[in-house]
Amino acid sequence: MDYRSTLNLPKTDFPMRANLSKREPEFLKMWEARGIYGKLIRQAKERTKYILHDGPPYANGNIHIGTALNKILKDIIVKSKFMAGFNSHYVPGWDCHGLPVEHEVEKSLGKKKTELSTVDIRKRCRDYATKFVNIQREEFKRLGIFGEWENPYLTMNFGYQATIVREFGKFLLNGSVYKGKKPVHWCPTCKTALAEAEVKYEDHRSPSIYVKFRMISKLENEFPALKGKPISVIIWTTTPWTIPANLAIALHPDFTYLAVDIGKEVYILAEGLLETVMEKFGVGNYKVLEKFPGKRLEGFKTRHPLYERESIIILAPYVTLDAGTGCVHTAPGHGQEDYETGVQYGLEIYSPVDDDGRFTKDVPFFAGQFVFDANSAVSKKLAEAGALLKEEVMVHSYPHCWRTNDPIIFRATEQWFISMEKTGLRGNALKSINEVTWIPPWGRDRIYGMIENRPDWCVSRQRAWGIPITVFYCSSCKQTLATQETIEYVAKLFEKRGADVWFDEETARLLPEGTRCPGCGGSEFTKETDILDVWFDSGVSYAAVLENRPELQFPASLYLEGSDQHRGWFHSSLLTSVGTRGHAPYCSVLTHGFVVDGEGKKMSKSAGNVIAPEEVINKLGADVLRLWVSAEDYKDDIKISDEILKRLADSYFRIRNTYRFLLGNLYDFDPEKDRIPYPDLYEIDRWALHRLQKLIFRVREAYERFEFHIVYHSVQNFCAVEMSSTYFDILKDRLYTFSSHSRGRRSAQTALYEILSALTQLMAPILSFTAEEVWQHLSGGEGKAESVHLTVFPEIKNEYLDEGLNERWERIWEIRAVVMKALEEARKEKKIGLSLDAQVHLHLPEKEYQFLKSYEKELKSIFIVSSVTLRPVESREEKEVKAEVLRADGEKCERCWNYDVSVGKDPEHPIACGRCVEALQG
RNA sequence: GGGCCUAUAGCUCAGUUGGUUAGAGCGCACGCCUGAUAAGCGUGAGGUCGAUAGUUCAAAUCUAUCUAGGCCCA
Repeated sequence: MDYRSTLNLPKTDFPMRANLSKREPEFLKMWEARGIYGKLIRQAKERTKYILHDGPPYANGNIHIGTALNKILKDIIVKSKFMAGFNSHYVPGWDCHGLPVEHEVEKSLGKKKTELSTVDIRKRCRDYATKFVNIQREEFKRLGIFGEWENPYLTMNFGYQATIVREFGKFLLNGSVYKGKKPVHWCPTCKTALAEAEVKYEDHRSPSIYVKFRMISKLENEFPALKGKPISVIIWTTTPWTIPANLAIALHPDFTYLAVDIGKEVYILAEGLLETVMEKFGVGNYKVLEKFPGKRLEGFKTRHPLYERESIIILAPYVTLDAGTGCVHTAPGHGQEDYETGVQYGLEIYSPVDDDGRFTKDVPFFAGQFVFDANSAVSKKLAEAGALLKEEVMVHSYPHCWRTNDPIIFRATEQWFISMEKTGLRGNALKSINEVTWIPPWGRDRIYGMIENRPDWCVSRQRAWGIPITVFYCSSCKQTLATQETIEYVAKLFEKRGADVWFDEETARLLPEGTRCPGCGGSEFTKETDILDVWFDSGVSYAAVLENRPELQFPASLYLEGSDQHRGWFHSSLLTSVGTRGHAPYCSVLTHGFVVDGEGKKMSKSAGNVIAPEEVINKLGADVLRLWVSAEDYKDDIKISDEILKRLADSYFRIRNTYRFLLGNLYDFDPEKDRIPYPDLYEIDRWALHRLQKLIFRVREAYERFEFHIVYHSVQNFCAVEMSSTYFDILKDRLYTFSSHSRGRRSAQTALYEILSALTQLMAPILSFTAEEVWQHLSGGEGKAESVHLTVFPEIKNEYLDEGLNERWERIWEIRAVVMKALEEARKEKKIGLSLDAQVHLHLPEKEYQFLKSYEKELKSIFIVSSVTLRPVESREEKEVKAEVLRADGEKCERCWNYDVSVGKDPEHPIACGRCVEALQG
């Protein structure tokens, strides 16, 4: 007789091979067709809200692995919060304005650009951004991300644009916005400001000059040794044309400076550069008169070498000893660092250069000259004044215009700023930082330090693709006009027609009729053409999205982005929210690290170590990518490599096979009819349920703490150790050989059903596709949810917890390990192959003997051998459990493969054991 | 150059307030099974805890320096 067919072997059409790249899109279609996300939010409508507010990715290019990581992390949180019983409605967004899009559009236009109006360019920018929003949306959906994809937020939506105007309006009205000067990269050929991204660095020949600034302040009181001779501070620069704008000389506070007597006069310079400089000057005979740290000279005054003006000595930390003299020529209108120290010391941001790069007419000697041509004139004039000590030529890296390739200059221009101090923004922001939960905790220190030290926020840009700074200027008295009425009028216009109207319409039509200048009563106005920094756009997303959509909530429960956003979105959102609402827009901020390669190095095209999400999805599936996200501790940098992905794929298959085994053994189990009440379950099944409760506890807690790698490791361990190699292995005999409806089999199935449904739900936020696939295969009555994502996590059932039982089984597992070792020995000696070939004699100390006695009947199934006999050890000295392995007695039952003396007793089934005969009849 | 952060087996992670021989899973090696079968089971080998110096009776854990790497500034 073919006994195989009389067994209850696993049966399922849940495939072993996942073929995720093909199967996942089918689930996406299913979710979409059945409107699963819509059902989810409807179902959760009345629940407590947990709102993760999406930081908008930039609408340019395809998503990369870092974007995928970020969105998957968000999705795991959103799904796990829904399953934990919250309403976690997720509205994704995109950042659409800004230079990168404008760049791409300009590139594609080429020379045609100059023929187009601002509005035309903006229209093309909008089309370009729309295209990439659509591309990225599909890419995100393919990852299995749930959210309101049909109605995301875009910073270029008319409503959003109006919000930007209103929010910036609040700053305009509260007195924190001012206009000031700031140096920007400026291309004299294009007559335009350039952003950092529009600048390329190339080698350039520049003059290199050493200039002396005669000391005016008397040094004798401080340094008696310096009495008598004229003293000069020596500076070095490669941009002689900025000498006319010199207002200060910067020294490092802690470097040692020297006063050096070279004969008729005394030079001041840094100790570390003395020899180099003296050699350059050809001075062989010199004497150091004084030594002092830079900070002792702070506030001393020198005379400008060309003009009747002072140049003050200031301190700056960026002074280096790499080149020059350690005394840095400072022109606050012509350099970034110069500007910052200039602001700090209250110096004028002096920049007497016009749009064409020519000196303005108030500059003696050089008025009207192009700055680069003026280099030699300046040197000549310095030489005439006796201030030029040395002139050379040097080749160095210098900024050039990306378009014309011409060298560019730093030039101070009028810009708009939000003050950090005028309304106490800095102090309030610092206070608000302490009210937020930062995960990990050092995020707080990081943003705190930045807010503490940052300069005022320069919010203006001289570009086309963005939101205009909606202020007006009175044509007659030049006064700035921005009132509640004008701001709201413009906001309403934007709401209806978009921000393009600002560039499309005449100024008069952007103002309420009859608007008068409050200063002079004038009725003619011009409009500002600068646009806002895009960080302001995304920085008010809470206002445009959270406050505008009633299904959401302000402040957000959570912001979640890469750690670079401490300077980016977390930062700008904090400032706008604190400035207008007095507190942070988020309760918690979670940051993740950056994706790096297997060696921990950053990914770059040039290094050739880039892994694209698309590749992973096509090769292994989105679920493997999601599993990767969950497995790594994202607080640190996150590694990815082919090996890591291979390991993850292996790990995925182990989990998948666990699901498959469970499904295969539940094909004939109807939980509503066949479930065995808990007290009647076999003890080992109750052990399994106890372990399951522990897993549920650990996993739910890990989700709550956003520690997804704990989820991954816990589930992985549970599947591999507690289930597959222990519980399932033991269960097979009962599941396969007992009659299908027997109490023993139903008891096992009762536990397996609980395990399967819990395991499916616990992994659903991570393995969103696979969990759904399992769920669709799971039997269940009317009450079964349409999708696993519509369910909530299993609760811990206290009645399933039994610590005493667990402890007993821990002892059994220890003894089982001893038996396994003995079996392995016997296997090596070729005594047995299958463990069922063996019988085991256990030699036990008294305590163990008494304990195992009560499990005597079950032990053979627990050890998966044909029989177990228990023997107390003879000597009391013996404390160890010993297992002796012998060939099993009796014949092998062809049905259950156990050896038993009953085989052959039944004439109808001469090669089956008594237990199997019963099962066959039963 | 500055701020913040990271470094534990081939891979991913644990490692409480410093306290025996540093753990887990995967992978690997060897073996078993062929009734989860492109599966399953068993046994085993892998680590100077990035390096150095210190504090201590005792350091993966505390301190300093260095090295490698990441993010943000300059």
